[in-house]
Amino acid sequence: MSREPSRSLRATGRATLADVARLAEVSPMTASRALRGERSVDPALAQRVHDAVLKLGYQPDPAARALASRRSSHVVVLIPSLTNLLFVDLLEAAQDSLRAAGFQTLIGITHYDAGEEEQLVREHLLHRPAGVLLTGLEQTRATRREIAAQSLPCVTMMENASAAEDCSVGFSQVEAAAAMTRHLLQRGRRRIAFAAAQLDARTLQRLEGWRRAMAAAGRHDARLEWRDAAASSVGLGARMFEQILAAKPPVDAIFFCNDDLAHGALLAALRLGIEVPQRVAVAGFNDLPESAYTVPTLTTVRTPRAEVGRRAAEMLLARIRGQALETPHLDLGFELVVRESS
Amino acid sequence: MSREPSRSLRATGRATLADVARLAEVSPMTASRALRGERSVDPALAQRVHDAVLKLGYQPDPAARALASRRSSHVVVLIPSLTNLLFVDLLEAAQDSLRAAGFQTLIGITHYDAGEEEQLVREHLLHRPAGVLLTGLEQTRATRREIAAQSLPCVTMMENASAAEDCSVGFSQVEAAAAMTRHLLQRGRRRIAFAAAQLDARTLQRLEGWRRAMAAAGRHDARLEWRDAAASSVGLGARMFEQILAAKPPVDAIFFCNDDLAHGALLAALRLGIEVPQRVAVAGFNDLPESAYTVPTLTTVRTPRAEVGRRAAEMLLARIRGQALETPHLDLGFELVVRESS
DNA sequence: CTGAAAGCGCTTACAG
DNA sequence: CTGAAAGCGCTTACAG
Repeated sequence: MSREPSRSLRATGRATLADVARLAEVSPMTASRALRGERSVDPALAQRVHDAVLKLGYQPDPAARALASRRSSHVVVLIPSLTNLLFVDLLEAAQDSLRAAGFQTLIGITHYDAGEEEQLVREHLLHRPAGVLLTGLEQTRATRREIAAQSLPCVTMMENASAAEDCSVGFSQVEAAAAMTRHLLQRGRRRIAFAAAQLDARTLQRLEGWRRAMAAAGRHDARLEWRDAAASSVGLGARMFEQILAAKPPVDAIFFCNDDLAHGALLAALRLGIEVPQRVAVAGFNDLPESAYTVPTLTTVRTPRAEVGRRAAEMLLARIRGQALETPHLDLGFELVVRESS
Repeated sequence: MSREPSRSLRATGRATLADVARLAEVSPMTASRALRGERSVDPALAQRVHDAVLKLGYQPDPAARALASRRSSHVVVLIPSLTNLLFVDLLEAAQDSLRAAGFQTLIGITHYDAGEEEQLVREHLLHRPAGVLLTGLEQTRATRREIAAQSLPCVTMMENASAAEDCSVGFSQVEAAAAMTRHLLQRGRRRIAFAAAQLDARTLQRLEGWRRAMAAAGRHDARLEWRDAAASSVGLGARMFEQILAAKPPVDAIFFCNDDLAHGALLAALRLGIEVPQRVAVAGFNDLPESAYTVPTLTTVRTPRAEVGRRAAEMLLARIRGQALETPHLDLGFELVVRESS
């Protein structure tokens, strides 16, 4: 005398597509089509399906969908680190857009390592994601091959890819660094050091931008290049500042490859009693919130990372839906933020 | 003349359990059991299955598994924010442990809002996760009900739950704040303000710890309590510092509910020319990396957030495997870090 | 300890 | 525009 004799013993208690179809008096296939918004469904039937969905509180089962269609509702997002606020902003913006479109984000941290990135892609592709968002353009060939083998939509973030590449949203790291260097030159600085840590691709592009601007002004000197492969941190910035100021040809400005290092430098300057910007100007990159409050406040480059995340997600969603992209490579620009330190 | 006539047209090219079973000359069921390490399989057969797995490079399909077993290999991890490094450390440690055990993390940001948390739980439970990791103990009744309805293993992080609760890994926020307050009292400070932002549950527990220690010393004064519901930031810390120093009964110490606020306070002190700790001591909470480099370096409480994330993940994994927990409530303690600012 | 049968809840691929 | 059939790749629930 059960009310639903057709339910199996393993039933989960949730309404299924079959329940919806029964209530709407259509076949499961028509219900399935109406649900996914396929155009080829009679409006009257589609309405009955939607009424039934509401009445039953029906929610499609993602696992069943994934198994039948061989595509899950996941999107893989790979970033180098969560310790750098830059990537947190990027990730949150991307995830917000993806979530609003009904996709779940599978987040992976690569630790700036193309090998780890490859491993993460391999692991995550087992879940047959609908798309992939990657940071930068330094993927291994195996990474690209695996993504291509599944014909997976993929968008890269943070850099401007050449037209040959797939899709990208970013800005010119080279140009941004060159612009900051020109600003320092215009302020009368002549011996401008460039201090780089981590030495990932984007950092090296900033180094290149500094080089070009210095060379164009006839001021390039290899002794002004400071590189440290260690991860960026306030502590490292402090150490690099001391090191650079203690070194031979004196500098009148230091352009750090990111704000974290610059914060450490400003703190070291305070401890050492070295006046910024009088004796040495300091500049950073990214414009973290704290940079408006340091002593002195920090001159830096404002990068559109949240916008990059949002636009990259939107571009990926368009590609997942099979829409044509009018602009597969988006340059979102940057902005110089001149404050007290320069 | 196809080499694999049994393959359907929709085949994905990946080896399936059926392929493994065929090669190992066992039934798919035995292959399935061997794969999951069930004990009830003849060792010789299990060996043949594992050989076949290696030979075919077989990887189980997570969607098929989830559909058949009604449990996915996802674990939901909900944290209030990624902007606070505290939660980044927590998340990364948890995710590392979960990933090593073969689980994928589904991350949700609650923005310190129990309603958003409820919505995230609801969304994520559609994926039938294997377990849930939550921050704090302030879940709505609906959140708890939904988790209980699926009999989902769940571990809460960062606070010590009462024995009545499910499972928890954390430390006493009250005791940690009281310990810091006692330290300041021992250093001879008498009018110790407490400055709180965000006003989430853990912040209020720290406020309570400060209250108890002040009351125990006969020094409690409600005018020393400063609360601002805005999100913590360096800028807010700077503003609160100025506000507190400009207010009526002068203070000789300020205990900020976290390091971010304290960093802002130290920067404001530098700008205003107020000597720390001579005129006013400053303390924070969490011990962010930067706190060892501020001017002056910051006295703070070191919290074991990475350890909390790791142990919470391990506890959850044990519960997912149905193992009994010897200690369902883990207190990981804290550590006072006394530096120049106090 | 092992396996044949049935089913998880959808969508693909056809046919009409 | 609609639907019956088959199947996605596993595991549950039985039976032996």
